[in-house]
Amino acid sequence: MTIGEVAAPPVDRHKDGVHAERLSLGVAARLSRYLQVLTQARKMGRETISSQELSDYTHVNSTQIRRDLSGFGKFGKRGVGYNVEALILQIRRILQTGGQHNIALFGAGHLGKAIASSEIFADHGFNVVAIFDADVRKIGSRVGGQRVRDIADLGQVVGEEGVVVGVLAVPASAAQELADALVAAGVRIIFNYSDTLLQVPSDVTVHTSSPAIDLLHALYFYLS
Amino acid sequence: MTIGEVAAPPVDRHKDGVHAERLSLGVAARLSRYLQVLTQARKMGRETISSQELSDYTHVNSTQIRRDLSGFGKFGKRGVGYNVEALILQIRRILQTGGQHNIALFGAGHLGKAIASSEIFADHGFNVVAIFDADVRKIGSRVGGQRVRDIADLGQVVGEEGVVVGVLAVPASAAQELADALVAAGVRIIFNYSDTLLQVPSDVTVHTSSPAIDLLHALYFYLS
DNA sequence: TAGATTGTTAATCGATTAACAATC
DNA sequence: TAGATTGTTAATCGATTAACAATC
Repeated sequence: MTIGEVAAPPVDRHKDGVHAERLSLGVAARLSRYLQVLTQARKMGRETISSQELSDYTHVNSTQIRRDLSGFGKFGKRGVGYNVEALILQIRRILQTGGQHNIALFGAGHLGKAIASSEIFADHGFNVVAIFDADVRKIGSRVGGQRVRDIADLGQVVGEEGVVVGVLAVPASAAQELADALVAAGVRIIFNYSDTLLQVPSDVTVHTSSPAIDLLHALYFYLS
Repeated sequence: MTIGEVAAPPVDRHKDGVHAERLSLGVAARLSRYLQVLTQARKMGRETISSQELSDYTHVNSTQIRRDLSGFGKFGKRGVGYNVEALILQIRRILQTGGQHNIALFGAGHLGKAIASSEIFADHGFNVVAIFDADVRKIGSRVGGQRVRDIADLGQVVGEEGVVVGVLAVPASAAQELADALVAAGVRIIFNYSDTLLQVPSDVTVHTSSPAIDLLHALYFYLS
């Protein structure tokens, strides 16, 4: 879905590495989507991929894909397609998210353990550098290579580790309090797995995960 | 992100309950999004909500929200806002997803347990009616009120329980095989938590969850 | 009444798409 | 060469938004 925002004027392609214009929300969302498929394709050993194949997996029109990419350079080879590895690097460069980013995880329950032990974040340059839990019995135990810490250490950890994202895998009742603590510690991106409406200042981005809503959406198109 | 599709012609508002036209992808996605916030607001005891508040939480322009809703009826009250409970029912009616839907869960690991024991699906009318795992040691154990079953029973369970959605919370190596089995059993919607590109017939919808990609997207707007 | 918020219009802007020349 | 696929144009269509009368 496009959520109304600033347009993307023609990008100056030869501005010695300086990012000239902010991408529109739509373009950034689609590029992220291509990145998802490309990362999976690379894992499966694919070397090239065509705009049509990307279209099959993302449901974005293939012309739109070629258009999005050609705005930043000529990355493809006619008759062949796009080099998977090279395109991943290009999109990461365009999104300026090529580096490593540190995240703090809250909640060492089933979901927290699932996140800590999976590669879903690591594959995209996100490192879980700290895991917190409110349950004193869990503090000190190990989850996915990390020692579970006391939430009282939050401010210190955020500063020392350079945490830019907080992931909330906690019950709804604990989410707002943690969000407040994260904001106070200077974190500006919160990924919320709990079923709560979080109140945060306007310069903080909250992304609330809603698999059930995604499912409802898919179901609508199935039923009609 | 809008992913190119059929448009939504003007809706005939007074066609005795019969759904006249299919919604556009954009409208359906936004309505699902409103539903997410409304469901959370209801949990928090809210009785009414304004289009501006919905806008704050969804980042959809408030005029767009009023426009989306007014296409189906006059649900709001000027000077007051929308009744939360009533609007949930209306959107569910519009999306034709007001009933209960049965889903089968694959994988009784951390993620599977997290899903089975949470209310994220139940809150939106999705019931986990079966949990499967390939590990024979887990079969027969109880997870979230369900007995873990053998994957060999898949076909039978889908038929008997009327499963319409399969949720894959399994390692990437097992995902494609299970997707094939689900398709063979007649399931047409697959929710994929694994990091795999699933090959399915064109009439099957696959939704692949990618929190890391969502995070990259959020990060882009934070960094620029 | 006064303030707030909806429902709706009209104008603009971006997304989408078909089509095709270029070229690998 | 023949087939495939990119890069790009031009036209259309839908999404977005400001503005404001209606009305609770």
